[in-house]
Amino acid sequence: MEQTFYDQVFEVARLIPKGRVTSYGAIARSLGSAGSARMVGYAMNAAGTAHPPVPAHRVVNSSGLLTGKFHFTPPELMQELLEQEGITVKEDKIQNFKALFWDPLTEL
DNA sequence: GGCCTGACCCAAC
DNA sequence: AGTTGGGCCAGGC
Repeated sequence: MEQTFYDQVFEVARLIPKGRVTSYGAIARSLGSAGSARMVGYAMNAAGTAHPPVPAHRVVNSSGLLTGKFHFTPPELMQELLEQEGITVKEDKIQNFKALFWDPLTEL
């Protein structure tokens, strides 16, 4: 079972605790592929087709901005899911992002 | 087998 | 302090 970079990203994304968020770069670094943050986001592109489903809504950019919200269906779903977990989102930005930030390198 | 794309990040101006 | 540009890796056609 050679799990590709995508699968590794999915695993880490699934490990994100409820009510917490992480960044693409953090996941990329945790996988040892620092610098390929783009790949992480691209991998999330298949998150909707991944099994089990990946909580991509818990993954944002380093600024706490919901960059990929436009890729959700509907786009507002991402913010809705985050709010459901107790996360405050305003203007597509996670409030208190630093406190809610979950670093796979530190927490894992 | 080669070229293009992509939900990003960081450094420099 | 805000904006611009380049770099990075892997998948798809």
